Amino acid sequence: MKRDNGFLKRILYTIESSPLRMTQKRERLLDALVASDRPISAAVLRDKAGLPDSDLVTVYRTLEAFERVGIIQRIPLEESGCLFEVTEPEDHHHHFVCRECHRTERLDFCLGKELEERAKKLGFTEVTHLMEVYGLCEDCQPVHESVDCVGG
Amino acid sequence: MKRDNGFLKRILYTIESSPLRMTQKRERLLDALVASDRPISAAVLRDKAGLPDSDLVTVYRTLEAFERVGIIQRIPLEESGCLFEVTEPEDHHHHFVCRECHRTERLDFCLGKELEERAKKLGFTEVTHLMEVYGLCEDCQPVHESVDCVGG
DNA sequence: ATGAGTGCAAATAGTTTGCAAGCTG
DNA sequence: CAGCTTGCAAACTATTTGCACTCAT
Repeated sequence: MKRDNGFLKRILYTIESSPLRMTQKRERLLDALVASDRPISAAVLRDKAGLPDSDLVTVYRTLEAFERVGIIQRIPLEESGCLFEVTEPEDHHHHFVCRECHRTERLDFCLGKELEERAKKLGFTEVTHLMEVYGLCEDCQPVHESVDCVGG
Repeated sequence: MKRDNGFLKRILYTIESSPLRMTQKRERLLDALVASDRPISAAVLRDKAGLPDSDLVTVYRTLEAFERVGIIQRIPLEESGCLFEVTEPEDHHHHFVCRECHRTERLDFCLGKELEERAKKLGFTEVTHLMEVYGLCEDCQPVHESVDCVGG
Protein backbone atom coordinates (compact mmCIF):
# COMPACT_ATOMS: atom_id res chain seq x y z
CA MET A 1 0.00 0.00 0.00
CA LYS A 2 2.96 2.31 0.46
CA ARG A 3 4.39 4.15 -2.48
CA ASP A 4 7.08 1.57 -3.04
CA ASN A 5 8.81 0.95 -6.33
CA GLY A 6 5.82 -0.83 -7.72
CA PHE A 7 3.39 1.93 -6.92
CA LEU A 8 3.71 3.98 -10.08
CA LYS A 9 3.99 0.82 -12.14
CA ARG A 10 0.70 -0.49 -10.83
CA ILE A 11 -1.00 2.88 -11.30
CA LEU A 12 0.21 3.03 -14.88
CA TYR A 13 -0.95 -0.50 -15.49
CA THR A 14 -4.39 0.43 -14.25
CA ILE A 15 -4.54 3.30 -16.69
CA GLU A 16 -3.21 1.25 -19.59
CA SER A 17 -5.82 -1.41 -18.96
CA SER A 18 -8.51 1.23 -19.29
CA PRO A 19 -9.84 3.14 -22.28
CA LEU A 20 -7.97 6.20 -21.02
CA ARG A 21 -5.20 7.66 -23.15
CA MET A 22 -1.92 8.79 -21.77
CA THR A 23 -1.00 12.24 -22.99
CA GLN A 24 1.92 14.41 -22.02
CA LYS A 25 -0.29 16.51 -19.80
CA ARG A 26 -1.73 13.54 -18.06
CA GLU A 27 1.72 12.14 -17.53
CA ARG A 28 2.80 15.34 -15.86
CA LEU A 29 -0.33 15.52 -13.79
CA LEU A 30 0.11 11.94 -12.68
CA ASP A 31 3.77 12.51 -11.85
CA ALA A 32 2.89 15.52 -9.77
CA LEU A 33 0.22 13.58 -7.94
CA VAL A 34 2.59 10.74 -7.21
CA ALA A 35 5.36 13.12 -6.18
CA SER A 36 3.11 15.03 -3.83
CA ASP A 37 3.37 13.87 -0.26
CA ARG A 38 -0.13 15.11 0.43
CA PRO A 39 -3.50 15.59 -1.21
CA ILE A 40 -3.71 18.79 -3.28
CA SER A 41 -6.32 20.88 -5.02
CA ALA A 42 -6.85 20.94 -8.77
CA ALA A 43 -5.23 24.36 -9.04
CA VAL A 44 -2.18 23.38 -7.00
CA LEU A 45 -1.87 20.21 -9.01
CA ARG A 46 -1.76 22.21 -12.22
CA ASP A 47 1.07 24.29 -10.80
CA LYS A 48 3.03 21.34 -9.46
CA ALA A 49 2.69 19.62 -12.80
CA GLY A 50 4.30 22.65 -14.43
CA LEU A 51 1.26 23.30 -16.59
CA PRO A 52 0.30 26.85 -15.65
CA ASP A 53 -1.11 27.44 -19.11
CA SER A 54 -3.34 24.41 -19.21
CA ASP A 55 -6.97 25.03 -18.58
CA LEU A 56 -8.20 23.98 -15.17
CA VAL A 57 -10.95 22.15 -17.03
CA THR A 58 -8.32 19.76 -18.28
CA VAL A 59 -7.09 19.13 -14.78
CA TYR A 60 -10.59 18.45 -13.55
CA ARG A 61 -11.34 16.15 -16.44
CA THR A 62 -8.11 14.27 -15.93
CA LEU A 63 -8.85 13.86 -12.26
CA GLU A 64 -12.34 12.68 -13.10
CA ALA A 65 -10.94 10.18 -15.58
CA PHE A 66 -8.39 8.91 -13.08
CA GLU A 67 -11.10 8.70 -10.48
CA ARG A 68 -13.21 6.56 -12.78
CA VAL A 69 -10.49 3.94 -12.96
CA GLY A 70 -10.11 4.03 -9.21
CA ILE A 71 -6.76 5.67 -8.65
CA ILE A 72 -7.91 8.95 -7.20
CA GLN A 73 -9.35 9.66 -3.81
CA ARG A 74 -11.19 12.91 -3.21
CA ILE A 75 -10.97 14.60 0.18
CA PRO A 76 -13.74 17.13 0.74
CA LEU A 77 -12.78 20.28 2.62
CA GLU A 78 -14.88 21.67 5.41
CA GLU A 79 -16.02 24.81 3.64
CA SER A 80 -15.82 24.20 -0.06
CA GLY A 81 -13.65 22.52 -2.61
CA CYS A 82 -11.67 19.36 -2.23
CA LEU A 83 -8.25 17.82 -2.42
CA PHE A 84 -7.10 14.93 -4.60
CA GLU A 85 -4.72 12.10 -3.87
CA VAL A 86 -3.48 9.16 -5.94
CA THR A 87 -4.05 5.87 -4.22
CA GLU A 88 -4.31 2.29 -5.25
CA PRO A 89 -7.92 1.18 -5.33
CA GLU A 90 -7.61 -1.05 -2.27
CA ASP A 91 -5.93 1.59 -0.20
CA HIS A 92 -8.99 3.16 1.35
CA HIS A 93 -8.30 5.54 4.21
CA HIS A 94 -9.31 8.84 5.73
CA HIS A 95 -7.58 12.03 6.80
CA PHE A 96 -6.90 14.68 9.36
CA VAL A 97 -7.09 17.97 7.52
CA CYS A 98 -5.88 21.35 8.67
CA ARG A 99 -8.70 23.74 7.89
CA GLU A 100 -6.21 26.56 7.48
CA CYS A 101 -3.32 25.30 5.35
CA HIS A 102 -4.92 22.07 4.15
CA ARG A 103 -2.04 20.00 5.38
CA THR A 104 -3.29 16.46 5.83
CA GLU A 105 -2.26 13.44 7.82
CA ARG A 106 -3.30 9.96 7.01
CA LEU A 107 -5.88 8.33 9.26
CA ASP A 108 -5.56 4.59 9.09
CA PHE A 109 -8.81 3.85 10.68
CA CYS A 110 -12.04 3.16 8.95
CA LEU A 111 -15.47 1.92 9.83
CA GLY A 112 -16.47 1.25 6.31
CA LYS A 113 -17.39 -2.36 6.96
CA GLU A 114 -19.39 -1.61 10.04
CA LEU A 115 -21.17 1.35 8.51
CA GLU A 116 -22.01 -0.42 5.31
CA GLU A 117 -23.39 -3.35 7.20
CA ARG A 118 -25.66 -1.10 9.17
CA ALA A 119 -26.69 0.76 6.06
CA LYS A 120 -27.61 -2.47 4.32
CA LYS A 121 -29.75 -3.50 7.25
CA LEU A 122 -31.64 -0.27 6.73
CA GLY A 123 -32.20 -1.14 3.09
CA PHE A 124 -29.47 1.04 1.57
CA THR A 125 -27.40 -0.25 -1.34
CA GLU A 126 -24.35 1.08 -3.14
CA VAL A 127 -23.13 2.40 0.14
CA THR A 128 -20.19 4.73 0.40
CA HIS A 129 -19.06 6.77 3.33
CA LEU A 130 -17.29 9.93 4.20
CA MET A 131 -15.14 10.53 7.22
CA GLU A 132 -12.74 13.38 7.67
CA VAL A 133 -11.35 15.09 10.71
CA TYR A 134 -10.71 18.83 10.61
CA GLY A 135 -8.66 20.98 12.92
CA LEU A 136 -5.82 23.45 13.14
CA CYS A 137 -2.40 21.92 12.71
CA GLU A 138 0.51 22.99 14.88
CA ASP A 139 1.72 25.55 12.38
CA CYS A 140 -1.66 27.20 12.04
CA GLN A 141 -2.61 27.71 15.63
CA PRO A 142 -3.23 31.29 16.69
CA VAL A 143 -0.35 32.63 18.76
CA HIS A 144 -1.53 33.76 22.19
CA GLU A 145 0.36 35.98 24.60
CA SER A 146 0.85 32.92 26.82
CA VAL A 147 -2.24 33.85 28.77
CA ASP A 148 -2.22 30.81 30.98
CA CYS A 149 1.49 30.89 31.66
CA VAL A 150 1.81 32.84 34.87
CA GLY A 151 5.55 33.09 34.70
CA GLY A 152 5.19 35.08 31.49
CA MET B 1 -32.53 13.61 23.33
CA LYS B 2 -35.81 12.66 21.66
CA ARG B 3 -38.24 15.29 20.59
CA ASP B 4 -40.32 14.96 23.71
CA ASN B 5 -42.56 17.67 25.09
CA GLY B 6 -39.64 19.59 26.39
CA PHE B 7 -37.77 19.67 23.11
CA LEU B 8 -39.27 22.79 21.62
CA LYS B 9 -39.27 24.45 25.00
CA ARG B 10 -35.56 23.88 25.42
CA ILE B 11 -34.83 25.03 21.90
CA LEU B 12 -36.82 28.20 22.48
CA TYR B 13 -35.06 28.79 25.74
CA THR B 14 -31.72 28.53 23.98
CA ILE B 15 -32.81 31.16 21.48
CA GLU B 16 -34.23 33.45 24.13
CA SER B 17 -31.01 33.29 26.10
CA SER B 18 -29.14 34.48 23.04
CA PRO B 19 -28.98 37.83 21.31
CA LEU B 20 -31.19 36.41 18.55
CA ARG B 21 -34.59 37.92 17.95
CA MET B 22 -37.68 35.89 17.34
CA THR B 23 -39.61 37.09 14.35
CA GLN B 24 -42.67 35.60 12.73
CA LYS B 25 -40.56 34.18 9.95
CA ARG B 26 -38.11 32.62 12.31
CA GLU B 27 -40.95 31.16 14.30
CA ARG B 28 -42.33 29.53 11.19
CA LEU B 29 -38.93 28.30 10.10
CA LEU B 30 -38.29 26.83 13.51
CA ASP B 31 -41.69 25.18 13.60
CA ALA B 32 -41.08 23.63 10.20
CA LEU B 33 -37.69 22.38 11.30
CA VAL B 34 -39.12 20.84 14.45
CA ALA B 35 -42.05 19.36 12.57
CA SER B 36 -39.84 17.80 9.94
CA ASP B 37 -39.01 14.21 10.64
CA ARG B 38 -35.83 14.49 8.61
CA PRO B 39 -33.12 16.97 7.68
CA ILE B 40 -34.10 19.26 4.82
CA SER B 41 -32.52 21.78 2.49
CA ALA B 42 -32.89 25.52 2.82
CA ALA B 43 -35.28 25.65 -0.12
CA VAL B 44 -37.46 22.83 1.18
CA LEU B 45 -37.48 24.45 4.58
CA ARG B 46 -38.79 27.68 3.09
CA ASP B 47 -41.62 25.76 1.47
CA LYS B 48 -42.48 23.74 4.56
CA ALA B 49 -42.53 26.93 6.59
CA GLY B 50 -45.12 28.33 4.21
CA LEU B 51 -42.89 31.21 3.23
CA PRO B 52 -42.59 30.84 -0.54
CA ASP B 53 -42.18 34.59 -0.94
CA SER B 54 -39.39 34.98 1.55
CA ASP B 55 -35.95 35.35 0.14
CA LEU B 56 -33.76 32.29 0.45
CA VAL B 57 -31.16 34.63 1.92
CA THR B 58 -33.38 34.97 4.94
CA VAL B 59 -33.61 31.24 5.33
CA TYR B 60 -29.86 30.87 5.13
CA ARG B 61 -29.30 33.68 7.58
CA THR B 62 -31.79 32.22 9.99
CA LEU B 63 -30.15 28.82 9.74
CA GLU B 64 -26.78 30.39 10.30
CA ALA B 65 -28.09 32.24 13.34
CA PHE B 66 -29.64 29.09 14.76
CA GLU B 67 -26.42 27.24 14.06
CA ARG B 68 -24.46 29.82 16.01
CA VAL B 69 -26.48 29.10 19.12
CA GLY B 70 -25.99 25.39 18.61
CA ILE B 71 -29.42 24.14 17.65
CA ILE B 72 -28.75 23.30 14.02
CA GLN B 73 -26.79 20.44 12.59
CA ARG B 74 -25.64 20.58 8.99
CA ILE B 75 -25.49 17.38 6.94
CA PRO B 76 -23.32 17.71 3.85
CA LEU B 77 -24.53 15.92 0.75
CA GLU B 78 -22.28 13.84 -1.42
CA GLU B 79 -22.31 16.09 -4.44
CA SER B 80 -23.14 19.58 -3.30
CA GLY B 81 -25.36 21.38 -0.89
CA CYS B 82 -26.45 20.28 2.52
CA LEU B 83 -29.40 19.50 4.74
CA PHE B 84 -30.31 21.08 8.04
CA GLU B 85 -31.75 19.55 11.18
CA VAL B 86 -32.73 21.00 14.57
CA THR B 87 -31.04 19.23 17.41
CA GLU B 88 -30.18 19.97 20.96
CA PRO B 89 -26.54 20.91 21.30
CA GLU B 90 -25.56 17.69 23.09
CA ASP B 91 -27.31 15.48 20.63
CA HIS B 92 -24.44 14.88 18.26
CA HIS B 93 -25.01 12.12 15.72
CA HIS B 94 -24.49 11.17 12.10
CA HIS B 95 -26.65 9.96 9.23
CA PHE B 96 -27.35 7.53 6.48
CA VAL B 97 -28.33 9.62 3.48
CA CYS B 98 -30.01 8.48 0.29
CA ARG B 99 -28.06 10.10 -2.50
CA GLU B 100 -31.16 10.11 -4.66
CA CYS B 101 -34.07 11.38 -2.56
CA HIS B 102 -32.06 12.68 0.41
CA ARG B 103 -34.05 10.62 2.84
CA THR B 104 -31.95 10.21 5.96
CA GLU B 105 -31.80 7.79 8.84
CA ARG B 106 -30.17 8.55 12.10
CA LEU B 107 -26.84 6.88 12.84
CA ASP B 108 -26.30 6.69 16.56
CA PHE B 109 -22.68 5.90 16.37
CA CYS B 110 -19.85 8.30 16.60
CA LEU B 111 -16.11 8.18 16.93
CA GLY B 112 -15.73 11.78 17.81
CA LYS B 113 -13.86 11.08 21.02
CA GLU B 114 -11.48 8.62 19.46
CA LEU B 115 -10.83 10.76 16.41
CA GLU B 116 -10.29 13.93 18.36
CA GLU B 117 -7.86 12.18 20.65
CA ARG B 118 -5.84 10.98 17.72
CA ALA B 119 -5.96 14.38 16.11
CA LYS B 120 -4.68 16.03 19.25
CA LYS B 121 -1.80 13.61 19.39
CA LEU B 122 -0.89 14.81 15.93
CA GLY B 123 -0.92 18.39 17.12
CA PHE B 124 -4.33 19.41 15.83
CA THR B 125 -6.59 21.64 17.89
CA GLU B 126 -10.19 22.78 17.51
CA VAL B 127 -10.98 19.42 16.09
CA THR B 128 -14.28 18.65 14.43
CA HIS B 129 -15.24 15.71 12.31
CA LEU B 130 -17.50 14.69 9.53
CA MET B 131 -19.02 11.29 9.03
CA GLU B 132 -21.88 10.48 6.73
CA VAL B 133 -22.94 7.34 4.96
CA TYR B 134 -24.43 7.58 1.49
CA GLY B 135 -26.38 5.02 -0.47
CA LEU B 136 -29.58 4.31 -2.29
CA CYS B 137 -32.58 3.78 -0.07
CA GLU B 138 -35.11 1.07 -0.77
CA ASP B 139 -37.38 3.39 -2.68
CA CYS B 140 -34.62 4.66 -4.94
CA GLN B 141 -33.07 1.45 -6.09
CA PRO B 142 -33.06 0.87 -9.81
CA VAL B 143 -35.64 -1.72 -10.76
CA HIS B 144 -34.03 -4.68 -12.51
CA GLU B 145 -35.80 -7.35 -14.50
CA SER B 146 -34.99 -9.77 -11.69
CA VAL B 147 -31.86 -10.84 -13.52
CA ASP B 148 -30.62 -13.16 -10.84
CA CYS B 149 -33.99 -14.73 -10.20
CA VAL B 150 -34.00 -17.78 -12.41
CA GLY B 151 -37.64 -18.48 -11.87
CA GLY B 152 -38.40 -15.17 -13.55
C1' DA C 1 -33.32 53.99 19.73
C1' DT C 2 -30.18 50.48 19.19
C1' DG C 3 -28.99 46.72 17.09
C1' DA C 4 -30.91 42.66 14.77
C1' DG C 5 -33.60 40.96 10.70
C1' DT C 6 -35.03 41.37 5.83
C1' DG C 7 -35.01 41.96 0.69
C1' DC C 8 -32.94 42.99 -3.53
C1' DA C 9 -29.26 42.59 -6.47
C1' DA C 10 -24.99 40.98 -7.31
C1' DA C 11 -20.89 38.35 -6.24
C1' DT C 12 -18.47 34.13 -5.10
C1' DA C 13 -15.99 29.72 -5.78
C1' DG C 14 -15.31 25.51 -7.34
C1' DT C 15 -16.64 22.77 -10.65
C1' DT C 16 -19.23 21.30 -14.91
C1' DT C 17 -20.93 21.45 -19.73
C1' DG C 18 -21.15 22.34 -24.92
C1' DC C 19 -18.86 22.52 -28.84
C1' DA C 20 -15.20 22.63 -32.18
C1' DA C 21 -10.57 21.37 -32.94
C1' DG C 22 -6.36 18.40 -31.92
C1' DC C 23 -4.18 14.23 -30.89
C1' DT C 24 -3.44 9.05 -29.55
C1' DG C 25 -3.49 4.20 -30.28
C1' DC D 1 -9.62 7.27 -38.28
C1' DA D 2 -12.54 6.45 -34.27
C1' DG D 3 -12.92 8.38 -30.34
C1' DC D 4 -10.51 10.21 -26.45
C1' DT D 5 -8.53 14.79 -25.03
C1' DT D 6 -8.17 19.76 -24.92
C1' DG D 7 -9.44 24.74 -24.77
C1' DC D 8 -12.54 28.43 -24.74
C1' DA D 9 -16.50 30.37 -23.15
C1' DA D 10 -20.32 30.04 -20.57
C1' DA D 11 -23.29 27.85 -17.21
C1' DC D 12 -24.29 26.17 -12.76
C1' DT D 13 -25.51 25.77 -7.91
C1' DA D 14 -25.62 26.55 -3.39
C1' DT D 15 -24.39 29.97 -0.66
C1' DT D 16 -22.67 34.68 0.71
C1' DT D 17 -22.22 39.76 0.83
C1' DG D 18 -23.40 44.86 0.58
C1' DC D 19 -26.56 48.13 1.38
C1' DA D 20 -30.69 50.36 2.53
C1' DC D 21 -34.81 49.64 5.02
C1' DT D 22 -37.81 47.57 8.68
C1' DC D 23 -38.69 45.76 13.01
C1' DA D 24 -38.06 43.62 17.81
C1' DT D 25 -36.73 44.44 22.46
